[in-house]
Amino acid sequence: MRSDGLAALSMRDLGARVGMKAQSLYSYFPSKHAIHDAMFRQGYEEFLAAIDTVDVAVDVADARAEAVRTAEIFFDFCTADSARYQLLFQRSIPGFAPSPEAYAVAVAAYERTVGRLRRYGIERQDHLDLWTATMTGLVSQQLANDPGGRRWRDLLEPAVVMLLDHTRKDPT
Amino acid sequence: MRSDGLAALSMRDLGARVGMKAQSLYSYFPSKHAIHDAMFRQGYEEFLAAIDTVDVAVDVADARAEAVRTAEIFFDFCTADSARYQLLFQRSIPGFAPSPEAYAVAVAAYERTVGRLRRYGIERQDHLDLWTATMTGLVSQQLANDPGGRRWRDLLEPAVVMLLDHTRKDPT
DNA sequence: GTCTATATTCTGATAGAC
DNA sequence: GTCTATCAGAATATAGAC
Repeated sequence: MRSDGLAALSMRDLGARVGMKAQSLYSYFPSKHAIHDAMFRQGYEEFLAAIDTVDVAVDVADARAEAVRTAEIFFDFCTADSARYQLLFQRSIPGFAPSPEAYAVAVAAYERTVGRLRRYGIERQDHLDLWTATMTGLVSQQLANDPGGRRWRDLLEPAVVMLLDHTRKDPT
Repeated sequence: MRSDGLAALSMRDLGARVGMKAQSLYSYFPSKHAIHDAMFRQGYEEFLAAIDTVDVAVDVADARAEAVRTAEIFFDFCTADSARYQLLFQRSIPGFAPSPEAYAVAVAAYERTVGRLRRYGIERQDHLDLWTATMTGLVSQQLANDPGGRRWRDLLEPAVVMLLDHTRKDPT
């Protein structure tokens, strides 16, 4: 999927990759949808693990540096695997809807992110929405126009500073 | 395509929509790829037309209001047709590459956009990149999480103000 | 210019032998 | 748990009648 996109992988291709016939995969998953669902869940579990690698700064004055680090973790997580990014954040498999089980992991990941942004003073819904829009925008521009490069990745720090300035300037 | 996504439309479906058998379409286009290419080109022509609906403010002091209007035009153009948005700005048809002819229209559209942003003081490449990333981020969040709604659309004005502030504060 | 008929290849999925 | 054999239907595309 990483090379050819989300929808490009057939059961036959997948079977060949893991050294099996396609039919044998049905001993592990009842349908292709179930495989997508497992990938969705696993992706969000990986996301939770990635978020937790941010060293939490004890000093509040370091909030800005920590915010940049949080943004970098998110950006690198997304650009490291564009198929995973599409699956988790762009809902781009036609007809795919995660199971309640898998969706619960996604909700947990969102709440973990919100909790982290709150530490940087980003609490209001509109500020959260502007943060996520900016971050996903940087990621998708990077993936679409400079895959493997750093053109938008280098804009992360100015973007975070800009967002924090905006949040501070625009209180409740 | 608007209802089911870019990759979902087959030649059979398309033929049925226009009251033909799929095979008859080959009298008009030599392949499905050629149809995608025509749509790509037409989409960028529509984009050029949309950009030109922005009333150009004579007074430079109105740059901010005009910038907001430019952003709104872009946002509304994208969210009005998510399939077109994917085709033009997310290159999401696997294996599709526009012909040189169609690509030239896309380049013209990009240059028109850059020319407009220059009027608002956005000239440096990094400032342009941050603008486009923020705008496409707002659009894709709107499409993915609140289709048909206004949750991210209402963030356009604060986002433009934030971007212009950042640009002014960060000169060459 | 549109049709029928068809070629070819691919898809997800099932049945049943071993 | 993996295989062969197979199904039923989808896909893009071509040939040729009218």
